[in-house]
Amino acid sequence: MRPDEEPDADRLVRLVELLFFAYRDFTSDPDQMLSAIGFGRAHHRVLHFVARNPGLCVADLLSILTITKQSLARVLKQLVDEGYILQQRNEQDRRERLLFPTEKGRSLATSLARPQLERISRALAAAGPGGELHAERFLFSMLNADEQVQVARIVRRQVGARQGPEDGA
Amino acid sequence: MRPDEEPDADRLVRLVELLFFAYRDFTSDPDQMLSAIGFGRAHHRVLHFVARNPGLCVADLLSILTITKQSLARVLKQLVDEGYILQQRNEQDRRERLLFPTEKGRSLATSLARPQLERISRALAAAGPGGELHAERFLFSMLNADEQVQVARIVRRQVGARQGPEDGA
DNA sequence: CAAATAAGTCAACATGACTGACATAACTCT
DNA sequence: AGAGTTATGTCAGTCATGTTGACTTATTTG
Repeated sequence: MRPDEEPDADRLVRLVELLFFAYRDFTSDPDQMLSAIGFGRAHHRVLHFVARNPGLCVADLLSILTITKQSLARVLKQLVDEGYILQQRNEQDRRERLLFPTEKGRSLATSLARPQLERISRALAAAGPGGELHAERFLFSMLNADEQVQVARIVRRQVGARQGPEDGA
Repeated sequence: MRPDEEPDADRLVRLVELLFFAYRDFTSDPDQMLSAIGFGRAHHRVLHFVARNPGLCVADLLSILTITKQSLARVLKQLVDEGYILQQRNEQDRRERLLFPTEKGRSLATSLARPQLERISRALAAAGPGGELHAERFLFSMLNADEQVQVARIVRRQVGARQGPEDGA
């Protein structure tokens, strides 16, 4: 009975530590690729969410990342200047600048994602059958309760994705 | 058959994003407490591993955290100066300085850990029966293969814990 | 037209990582 | 005993990424 069931204190501490080490390794591959092109982890985050949600506006991005306008501006400007992201006025509300990945941006986003997806795929396989659901529910339930609804929206059907230029449009 | 079994691309991307949001929230409670006393996340890490492994030496700590001596020195000095950590020469090898948490240090470590342990405990409960093992294996398998052995050692029976002063000793 | 909103900008600052060089003490080996 | 290695600490400088608060401009909305 109950071979390893109840989450004792030891297990919880172990999970705290594993989460630290796991997250560190999880970010290590893209970090290396990024530094080779003079970017950092912040660029990755911005590019990822723009690639996942083509046509979101700056305010949406700020609310996803929960960083300040200034922090975003620094990296966003570089991504735009170097041709990874395209800004386009929203004609319905010309105050908004909608963000789209260029082909170059999509390609970088894909490259950065690959090792992370592979790592997670490996980890799920190692977790064993049924691990996918447990891992997903575990991570989701780690969120602050008052953020779960918003994150659920972001994570499944991506935020207010509008129509936009298919690059050269 | 196979209701949600195979890790499709969507699920993997979802897990990438969940890991980002989960880790951010996971660190948010201690971060807040720390900033109230003028410390940062780096202090937390050092204090945590010292409290978990009383009597480890600086080199051990560096290899656990994989940061540079300089980065460690900065926060370690503060933790020592403010009475959270005690340094004690190893009499078997007087080059080494063994690190011990003081009562004050243990107390802070406990306070910082509480919200994280609670969060993980909640998340395990939400993951459902059997989730503990899956979560643990999932996180462990996220590690770089060549680090798994070392981390396993760190996470279960804590590194070379030597005998040491029980505070005022 | 006034007020609110979206975005961008400036200046200044804090944290925590990095590098490379160097000093000191203590241990180890021949 | 002396040479080389190891453990620690320190100096000086850099970088990435976060913060604050104030302000401008363009645009939409009431």
